[in-house]
This record gives sequence, structure tokens and C-alpha cells, in this order.
Amino acid sequence: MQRIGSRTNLLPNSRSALGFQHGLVGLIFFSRTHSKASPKDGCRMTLVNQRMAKSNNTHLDMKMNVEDALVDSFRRMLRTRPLPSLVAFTQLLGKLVKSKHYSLVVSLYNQMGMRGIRPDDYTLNVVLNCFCRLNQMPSSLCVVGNFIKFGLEPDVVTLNTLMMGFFLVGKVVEAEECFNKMIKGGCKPDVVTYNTLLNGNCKVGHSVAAIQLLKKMEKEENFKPDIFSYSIVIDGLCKEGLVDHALDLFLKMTRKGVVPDVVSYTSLIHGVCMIGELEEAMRLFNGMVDRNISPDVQTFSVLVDALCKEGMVVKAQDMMEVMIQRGVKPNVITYNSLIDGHCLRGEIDEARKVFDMMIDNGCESTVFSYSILINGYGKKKMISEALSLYEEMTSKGLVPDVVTYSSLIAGLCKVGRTQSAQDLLHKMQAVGQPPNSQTYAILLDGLCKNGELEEAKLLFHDMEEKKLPLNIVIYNTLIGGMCKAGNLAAAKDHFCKLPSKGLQCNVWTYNIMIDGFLCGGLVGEALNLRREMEEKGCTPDECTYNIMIRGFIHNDDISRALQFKDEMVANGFSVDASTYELFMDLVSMGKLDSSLRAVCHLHPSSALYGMGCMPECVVLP
DNA sequence: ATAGGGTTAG
Repeated sequence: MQRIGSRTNLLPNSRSALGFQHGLVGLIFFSRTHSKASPKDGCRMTLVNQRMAKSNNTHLDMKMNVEDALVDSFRRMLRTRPLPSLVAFTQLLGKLVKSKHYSLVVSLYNQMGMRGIRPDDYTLNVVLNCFCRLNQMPSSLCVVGNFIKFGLEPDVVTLNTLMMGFFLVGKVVEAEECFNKMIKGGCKPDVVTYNTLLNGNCKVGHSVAAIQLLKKMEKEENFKPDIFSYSIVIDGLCKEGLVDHALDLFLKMTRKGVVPDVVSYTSLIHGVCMIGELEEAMRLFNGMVDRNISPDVQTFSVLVDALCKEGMVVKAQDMMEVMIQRGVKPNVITYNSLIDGHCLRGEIDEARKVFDMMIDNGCESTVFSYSILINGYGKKKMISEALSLYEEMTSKGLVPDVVTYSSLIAGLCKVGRTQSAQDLLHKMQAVGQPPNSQTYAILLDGLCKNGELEEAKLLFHDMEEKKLPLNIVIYNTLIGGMCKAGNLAAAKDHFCKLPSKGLQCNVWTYNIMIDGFLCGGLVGEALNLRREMEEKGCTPDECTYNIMIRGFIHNDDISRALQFKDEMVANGFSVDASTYELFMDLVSMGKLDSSLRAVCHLHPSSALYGMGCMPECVVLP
């Protein structure tokens, strides 16, 4: 299966063709331009939360009871004489699979074996599914071996499940071997087989190849794509940013008479949110409600998260209100999004309140919840709070993962405790959570920001020795550190060697180098790089312009700074907070012509946004 | 008994 085509040929007008109406939830959404962040935004803990309390408690108790009851009746069944039928045992295991208790199923299955119960093909398929879901492929292969051992034939379900398992651990070649074995062994593939192939391809980022397979399925009489097939590909396209293709496919699907469901809608809404089109997302949402397709907890979570990521935490809470009114209970993931939404705005106390409220409501926190909050505290330099949360989660039996540790490392660096951060990195090895490239990047950045360039270089060599993938982010960080330390020659050396390492510099790399040159007074070198960007087709972003404007002001070249400011505004960008401040300084020093009326639009992503002072438009005198 | 959607670190 090869990937054809790329992210070109987007069809910009396909969305309006959907023609969804404004409706039900129009009231809680207004377009981004109308919503301004104010310090008050998000400080509202409402009735919503109290109402959630009751519903969640009962929900959780029910859930616990169901699982406990299943395990209880399993134990009773094992003691019953004569033994209940194998079908009864298998059905029970199947129920536990539905609630994702895969390791529990494996352990119960082993107990059955110890009591001398022989499995049949159904039971083995259930257990195989569990090992696959647990990413334990050697054990999965053992289960396949057990078919032979018990004189049973692996069937199409066995091969479908095994193929899915290989895809889950990224072993595409082995997965396709499963498919080939199926064909050779006379076992007929079915729609599930093809859907598994579609999903495998989508999950490794080959959704365009999946489209080709989907087209073949449409032509074949026996494998007509169903709602699963379309949902898989729609989701894959969205995850690759090909949202317009996804919307087209959605339309095509409905024209073929395949009725969309909550999953296909949720994927599409998520995709539309990811490209920042929240208004379009709300249109889709209203459209699904109009079609009597009920949004569920995942649909609402997508919207809550998207609103939070745009800084609209109050709107996110309104969305939660709508959710509860519709009888859909928020779960830990919905809460996590809201907690992170507050963290993103720097409202760490509000984040903590939501966290505590979640617990009060009987919704159990996960490693995700703790990592989000630890990261939030780290960003606010409240390291003792972060560390005590770490203690709290471990005492609860939650196992901190690579993200938890990375967030702690970032927090420690932020308060200058780089030695503790380094110690923690080593601890990760010891506790079986080895740091990844991103963890190293965080520590590397922390060391550089604290002016410990020599330590940073040692860490970089450590990465090389451990053969960790060195991506452009790592080099950007190191190069940035060298620039900051005034070691421009070394920075330039690394910069020039990037292509020989198979790495392509990106806009960040250029920004860092240009900033370094300008700070070092090497104006000519900076301008050369700006030209090189143009030649290599690397489009300057808002940062590039802000860096250049500030750099030229620092080098007393106000006319060049203004020239870049005009170019920036012409390209639809705005000055950030610190550039704005520099301009103001120049005005107050009388260095900037007061006849100049420079309009600097401030974008929501600018540094001012999180500070609760986001004017629509700033007019320089 | 097998296939699809939501949350965290650079």
C-alpha cells in the first residue's frame, strides 16, 4: 500500500455545500472575533457542577458494581458443580472486554485453564483480542498456537484480530502477512478485514492510500463499504489535516445512502475544530441534532476541548451545561479538557477547583488529569504544588508516565532547579519510564534557558549515545542555546550541518538564527538568512517579523524596523506584546515620528491574550 | 468472538 498524493488539492468550497443550519446551540457559540478574554472569564463555577455531582456518583457506583458483580459470578461459576457451560464463561469474558478490562479477562481465562476448562474457538478469539489490545503480540501468537494445540481452526475473526494487533504495535508488514495468509489459507476476508486494513493504513498516516482501497471496495460487490469504513477514513483524513477531503467523503457517503452516525460526526467535528473552524463545527453539531443523531460524551468532549484550546473556557462550561441538560454526563476526559483549558489561560487556581470538583463528583482522576495539572503548576513556577501532586498520585497507585515526568522536569527547570531536573531524568530510566526525545528537548531547553550551555551539550551527546532520534526541535533548542550564550559560530556550524544530518530547518530554526545574529549585531547575516528563507520557500511567520522588528530596533535601524512592520501587517500578522512595548518606548523617547499612525492588530495568540489585555486594535501615536 | 470518534509534555 503506498501513499499517493499529498495535502494539495484541497477543495475550499466543499464545506458550504453541506448547508447545515444554525440552531440549537447557536446561543452558546459566538465567533472568535466577538469573544474576548477577560480576567474574569473562566472564574465561574456554576450550578452545572453541583448538578453533575449526583449524576456522576450514581454512574460510577453502577459501573463499579457491574464489574464487581461479573467477577463475583465468575468465581461462583468456577465453584459450581457440574461446571456451567463454556458459553456462559465466554459470554462473561465478552462483557468484561466491552468495558476494556483486558488484563482481567486474561487472568480469569487462566483460572479457567487451571480448573481444566478447555476453550473453544470463540473463547480463544476473545482472549486473543485482549492480548492484542494490551499490545502483547508474543502472547497473541501463543493464543494462535493454542488453536492448533486444542485441535481448533483459526477463522476469519482470528486473523482479523491478529491483523489489528499487529497494526496496533505498528508492525505493518506482519499485519499484511496476516492478510496474505488469509487469502492463501482459503479463509475468506470479510468487510471487517477490509475495515481493519483501512484503519491500519489511516493510523500510520496513509489515509490517501486508504481512500484508494475504499474506492476498490465500492467497486466490489462483496465488500461494499459500510459506516465503519467511511468513519475510519473520514477520521484518518481529519487527523492528517485533510479536513476538506473528509467533508467531501462525508457528503459522498450520505449520497450513497450510508447514514452518518455519532462516530462519523464526532470525527468530522474534531477535524473541523483542529483547523480552528469552530463555527463550522457548531454547524455540523446542529446538523447532527437536526438529524436526530444524539451527540454523546465524546462529541461534547471534542467541543469542550476545542473551546478551551481557543481560550473560551466560559463557553466550554456553557457547553457542559448543554451536555448535562441533554442527559449526557461529563466524564474524566471532559473534565481534563476543562482543567487544561484553565491551565492554558494561566488560571491554575481555577484548574485546581475543577480537578477537586471532579473528584467530589465521584469522577476518578487519571494519570492524564495529574499530568495536566502538574504541567499547569510548573508553568506558574509553583513547583512545590506540582511535586506534591506527584506524591499524591503515586500514593494513589497511579503510575506517572513519560509526560508526567517531562512536565515535572519542565517545572523544575523553570524555577532554576536544573540539577533536580537532571536527577529526575535519570530516575525515569530506573523506574522503567525511559525519557523520550521530547523529554530531552524539555530538559535541553531548560538548561539553555538557565545559561548552562555546557550541561546542555553533555545532554545532547548523551542523546547521541543513546541513539535517540534527533529531530529538528532538538537542534533548534541547542542552536538557540548557543545563540543565547553568544556562541554564534557554534550555532551557525550546527545550522549549516543540518542538511547533512537529513534534517530540514523550519521557520523556527530561521527565527532562532536570525534572532541570534541580530542580537549579536550581525545585521548582514540576518538579512542573508531572511533572503534564504524566501528562496527555500520557508514562509516567515508572526515570530519572524517580531524578531526582525525588535532586532532592528536594538541595532538602531528604526526605518528597517518600520519597513518590516509594514510588511508584517500587509501579511496579516500583528506585533506581539514585547514588540509593542519597544515601539512605545521609542515613542516616549521621541525617536518615533509621532505623525506615524501604525495600526497593529493584536492576534488572540499573541502574548497579550493570556494576560487578559487584548485590545482589538492598538493605534500607535 | 473481530473493525470507527474525545484529554497531557518540546
